[in-house]
Amino acid sequence: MSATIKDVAKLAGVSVATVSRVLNDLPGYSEETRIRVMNAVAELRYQPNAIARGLVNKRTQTIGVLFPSVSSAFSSEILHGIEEAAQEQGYSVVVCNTAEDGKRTKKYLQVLREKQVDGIIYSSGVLKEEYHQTLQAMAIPVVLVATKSEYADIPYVKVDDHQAAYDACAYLIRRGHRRIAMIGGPAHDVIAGEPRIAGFRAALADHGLPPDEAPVLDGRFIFAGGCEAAEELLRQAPEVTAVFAAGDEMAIGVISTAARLGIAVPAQLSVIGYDNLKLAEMCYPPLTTVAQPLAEMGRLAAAKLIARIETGQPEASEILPHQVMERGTVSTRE
Amino acid sequence: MSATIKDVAKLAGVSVATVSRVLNDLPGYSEETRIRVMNAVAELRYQPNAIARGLVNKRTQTIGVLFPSVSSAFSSEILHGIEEAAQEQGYSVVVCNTAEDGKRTKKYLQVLREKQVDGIIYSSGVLKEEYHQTLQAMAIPVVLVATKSEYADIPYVKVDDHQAAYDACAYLIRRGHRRIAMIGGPAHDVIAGEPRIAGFRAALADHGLPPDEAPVLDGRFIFAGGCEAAEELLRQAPEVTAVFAAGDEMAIGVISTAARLGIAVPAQLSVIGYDNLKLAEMCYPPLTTVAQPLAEMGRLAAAKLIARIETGQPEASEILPHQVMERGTVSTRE
DNA sequence: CTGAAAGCGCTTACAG
DNA sequence: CTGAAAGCGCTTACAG
Repeated sequence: MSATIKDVAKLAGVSVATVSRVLNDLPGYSEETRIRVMNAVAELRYQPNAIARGLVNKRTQTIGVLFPSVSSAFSSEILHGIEEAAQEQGYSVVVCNTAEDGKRTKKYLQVLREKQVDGIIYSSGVLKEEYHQTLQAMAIPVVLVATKSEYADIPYVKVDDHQAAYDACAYLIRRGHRRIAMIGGPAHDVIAGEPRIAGFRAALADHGLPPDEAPVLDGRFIFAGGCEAAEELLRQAPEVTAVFAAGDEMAIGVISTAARLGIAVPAQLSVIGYDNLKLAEMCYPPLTTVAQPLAEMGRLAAAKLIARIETGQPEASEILPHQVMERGTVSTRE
Repeated sequence: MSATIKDVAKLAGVSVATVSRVLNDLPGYSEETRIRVMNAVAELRYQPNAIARGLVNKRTQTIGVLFPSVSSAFSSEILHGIEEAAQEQGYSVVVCNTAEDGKRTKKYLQVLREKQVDGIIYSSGVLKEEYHQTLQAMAIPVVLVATKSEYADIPYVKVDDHQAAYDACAYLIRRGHRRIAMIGGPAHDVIAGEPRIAGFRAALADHGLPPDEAPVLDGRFIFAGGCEAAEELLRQAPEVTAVFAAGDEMAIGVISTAARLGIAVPAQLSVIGYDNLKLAEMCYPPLTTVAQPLAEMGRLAAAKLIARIETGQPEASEILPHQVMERGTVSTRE
């Protein structure tokens, strides 16, 4: 078995209290004892037991992160940012894939509670009232990333979806496009669906284009959905010269579909995406898209959570800047 | 504060030992007490404290996973499989991004030890002697995924890299290609570099093609590297009709570069990748590639680790089948 | 069937 | 500057 604090105390000829003090940099021992203790630690290759420590401190130095899907490029970039910030601050992160399933989510929340995590990050998706209640019962800090909620006690970090969609559409208009379509998420999705559609329409209206005539299809935020929607769009509204796809995977779907149908991008059809996944630079032509700083969002969410854990002070929500990344899929029209 | 086992014992009018028994489904109490206890549990919304339990059981029901990069598509698919299997068996997974940095890796190993994880999965990359030693000192089960090692006590689950590369090359030959190049990883990479290059050359040789004349470039397994290598290749060996890129990101780089240079894929240049990331289906034409069952590898690695943890029996290594996925980037030559 | 008690490996008043 | 002791929330022989 591994050495315990008792073993080092015995070897150093001091009490465990003293060992604990030097290990935790607390005051109260002579330089000589410090050295004796450190020698014993080294000799026994002693490593503290974080579980025992956690039991008395009521702190585990670990946070839980809930994703609707861990394998998506979107989630992995956020996770990357979270992991980075957490590790810098000495926290571990346990990943939970809810698969957008209520039962799994509840199950995970329970596990996280039993494991006494110090805080939770909830990513992309609606924080249901039900979850909020159990979170409240757990009485631990929570922060939202790439989503938001009405609950005042839960800060979020995200981009302004309405404005980002507005800017994507305005960009297309500025480049001379007039017949613009959108492929977005489900209209009833209050986080990433509705606001982007509204932003898109607002941009149209502000530029004197009839917002209700523009086709808006649902691509479910996935590649296949983008392909299907593009196919339908191209059939029903061939006059469209540009499409705003509210997710890069869908945008790539549009590009693939156009290529398959012999429609040149951007010469015949312009496409602007949303997210700026690594994917966006890997297609040809490289995808013009409105960037969300995903890793940064993850980092900031983790930083806020940890600050909340350690200071107890409430943290403010934050809207991070988005940015249209001009690449190769939008052409200029006269 | 949350209720503890003492609270429920008091409310149920029994001892904590009895509460513990019913909670853990151990024998030794009447139906009546069981009900009294369960009622108290419900009334107090009692949740056991896994940290306290872990301290006495010496089991935390959590495993650590080390990745060289958490945000890569490759790692996320493996992670997805691991998370799934782990969650089914009641284990949590903490993710560690080593960033291929020795110091971070050592740091993480130490943290995982202090947090008393029950086992560790080490993904893709060489398990250095140094790591092996600290792992040995920790005395906990380890399994390797998408990599392997010489250490008999550490099982691995991966694909046969040599054979997979061989099959990719043989596929190209079968489709009529004779002037074939490879874009692989660093030749000194014993896991994913050298074996694939050797497999590629073996296939050439077995089919009567001079293996040493075929260009083999290093694309560092990344998109940019694939682009650079493709550019150099196309300049230096324009006679090449097909390239085997030993990683999908690199393959996509080849396709992008070809498109940029006006070289038609697959009409003028055929490309076969390696991995079968989700990416592979998202480009146009969709990428022909040799598939590794990444999620399955993750699942199996987790299953082996957990079996090892729970039974104490050693687990065998496993080579999973690969498969060439015929899609749209390889043409047939006469 | 049930409970008192020891113990898991730490931290932290408290007393000196 | 230092140690004895209590306690964190559980589990598990042991005794009855």
